[in-house]
Amino acid sequence: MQTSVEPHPVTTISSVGRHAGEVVVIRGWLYNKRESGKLLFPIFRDGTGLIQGVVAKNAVPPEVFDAVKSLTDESSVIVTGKVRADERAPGGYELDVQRVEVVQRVPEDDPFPITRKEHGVDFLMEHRHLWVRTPRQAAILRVRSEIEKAMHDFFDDRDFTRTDPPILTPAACEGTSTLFPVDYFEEQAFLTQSGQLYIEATALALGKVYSFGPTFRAEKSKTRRHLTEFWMVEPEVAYLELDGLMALAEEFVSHIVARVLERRRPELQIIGRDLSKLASVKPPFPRISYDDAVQLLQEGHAKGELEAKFEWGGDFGSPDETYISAQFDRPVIVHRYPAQVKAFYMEPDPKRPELALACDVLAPEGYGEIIGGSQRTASYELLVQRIQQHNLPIEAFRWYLDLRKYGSVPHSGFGMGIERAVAWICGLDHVRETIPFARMLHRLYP
RNA sequence: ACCUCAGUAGCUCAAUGGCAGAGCAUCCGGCUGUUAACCGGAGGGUUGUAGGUUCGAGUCCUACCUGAGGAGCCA
Repeated sequence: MQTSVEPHPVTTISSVGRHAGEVVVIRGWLYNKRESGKLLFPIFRDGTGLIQGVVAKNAVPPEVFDAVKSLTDESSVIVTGKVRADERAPGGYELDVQRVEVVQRVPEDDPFPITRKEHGVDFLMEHRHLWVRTPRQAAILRVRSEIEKAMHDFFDDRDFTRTDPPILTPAACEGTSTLFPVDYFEEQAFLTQSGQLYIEATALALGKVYSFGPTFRAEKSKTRRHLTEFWMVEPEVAYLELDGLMALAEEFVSHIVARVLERRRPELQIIGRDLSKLASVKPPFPRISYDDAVQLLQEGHAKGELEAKFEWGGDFGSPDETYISAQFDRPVIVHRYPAQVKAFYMEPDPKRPELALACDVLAPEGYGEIIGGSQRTASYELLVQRIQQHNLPIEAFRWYLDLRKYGSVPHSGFGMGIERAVAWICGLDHVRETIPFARMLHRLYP
């Protein structure tokens, strides 16, 4: 918004340190206020941080004192004041307020609903559009943004091309998850649950590609790890085999964690993250086969640390993943799963055809699977056979089969749900705080 | 669909089957260094809904509604 010409420089709270001793203008909101007789302590926020203002009754005109005294929380204000270094201030600086222009005043009979006291989850989610203004939520969203930037830089530095797959799709990609149906000009369409099949096509065109976009799962999951709409980053690389894929995943995760530690330490501190847990996230990650993992789980059961006895052949449940990851101080890669529990497009292990060349990355501290990937079936005949075994409509996969007919090569890729990565890196107990507006089984508003 | 838990003031919660309460928030008053400030006062209630038991139900019983956590599925 363009306002009247200001005689003093407009700055942000995060950079007031460069203006110590100067009079500056800050455009923001009243975060909170304390008062002690003829002294007022308004705390302002502007999206970059918080700063406490000081207003002494005998130091300013009465209308300025009265304006601040009657200011309501979250009213928008343009504040003019002198920056003063002060050891008592959490940020190191205070603002001696000289002038306040109220842009919009929050009515006192309908105050800002979110206070500095505790609130319940449902209330906060119902007011998510206002909750994002609080320091902790803002810090989480900055970490998310940094993670997204780090991941784009990672792929860009390695000559990947970002190719965006469609969100509206004609049929199930894997035929397992429940999809959201959409009416597409009187034809049945679905919201994508993965861009993988499409980026296999662009990988065979461009060599190294990745996609980043929203994906949708209509499963009625009710856990701290699930959203119905979430964002997934998926690399796909021609001529890459399983070992190379695991190395890529390990470098990728390490790069992201290192970047957040390098650039978003203040945010992690606001969130209260234990940084020592992130410092150990460096290559190499332990790699264990599915067989080894099963043995670990059976030992865990024998020691009484796991309730159910795990039998070879099944997929890991949530308690199993937690137990496996708890054995290590960094993410662990589990590879070569039984083909029967994995998707139809995964390449069989040539040494043991009952296994799929798949790998999952399990995050530490019980955050579970953050990455799932595999080498893809390169053979036309085998892929046809697998599609039939899974009772999928072969006609819908005609274009996908073409990729095996015209210059098929070994290729691999993985997908990482970024909300789970953000939850892990920030140490949150639920993915709903990692995205501005979470979509869940019982949450479509706001 | 399954298991567990919850629903009382704007918010967070208390109340042995016997007068509906506190803290915070809001408003009024006090305090010249407050850090989720403090002190005094005021307003604020269809106890999720519908039945039932009882002299009497926020409390006990039944059904339903809404939400949370888990399991399953997955990223």
